[in-house]
Amino acid sequence: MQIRNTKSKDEVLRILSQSDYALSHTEIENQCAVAFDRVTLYRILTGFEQQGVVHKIVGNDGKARYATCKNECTDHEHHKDNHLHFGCNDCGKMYCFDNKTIELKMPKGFKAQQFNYAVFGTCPDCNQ
Amino acid sequence: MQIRNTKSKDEVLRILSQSDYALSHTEIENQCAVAFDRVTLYRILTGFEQQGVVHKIVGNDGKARYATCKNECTDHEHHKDNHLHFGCNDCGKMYCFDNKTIELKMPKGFKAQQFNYAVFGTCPDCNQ
DNA sequence: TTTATCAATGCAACAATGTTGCATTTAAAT
DNA sequence: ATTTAAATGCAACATTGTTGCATTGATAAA
Repeated sequence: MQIRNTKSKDEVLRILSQSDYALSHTEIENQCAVAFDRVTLYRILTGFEQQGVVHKIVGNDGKARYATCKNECTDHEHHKDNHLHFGCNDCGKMYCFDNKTIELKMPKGFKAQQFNYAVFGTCPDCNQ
Repeated sequence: MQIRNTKSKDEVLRILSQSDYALSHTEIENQCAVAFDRVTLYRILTGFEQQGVVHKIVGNDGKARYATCKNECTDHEHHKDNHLHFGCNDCGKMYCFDNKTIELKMPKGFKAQQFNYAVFGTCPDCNQ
């Protein structure tokens, strides 16, 4: 399967790479200069995730958020996004702590493929 | 607000405490001997979570799962469920690794309240 | 035991999130 | 310019979770 460049994808990537925190579908839609279908965004993000361009983090609210991968992926090891995230219960922002990686040995027989490390609470902006 | 004992709650607690992994709403409903409304289950689980009886863990699929709290909560510190979870991408089971707790200092200004630590991959049963 | 209180439940209606199928458009190779 | 199939738009749907309100029922008090 080949990959083609489109305006939609460029726009989504621009928004994600310019953001300093992970964005939900809705947040991305609201920032889009170009208009395109909701389903398209789902497919673009799923594609980016599989290519290792972005990583997904799911919050306590069950909603997915996406951020560009700072730790670049190799061809053999994709989506290894094992750093900590922080979701603010007040403003809803999801922060990436790229330098706080979590390395854990899985118990015998468990093979790790994706990581979803998140802590929730209040962020500095919302602590008064 | 006082808390009353009901058949529904007894049943949910029985199912959760007899399970060796975290259960989704649907999984709980399917195991229920007593029938009750879907909304009631949501309210029961939310209540249990606030009381520190169960903890919630959200997977990559955005769906909530619940398990009884092994590490008992104090009156002052509830819901401190900072252990690792493992979700199997094949069978969908969400395991609690109660002994694998993750202790991390939050960056200055961030106040942690809830934890959602999960790794996804394949479990021993599904590795052939 | 009877009565009063309000937590718990049932039901209807709704919102948000995410998915699938299929026809059409369009990027990019030939 | 032509061809191919990736990407998109649209409709329809499934699932998950929430809210309001009337009713039921657990528990304390009379």
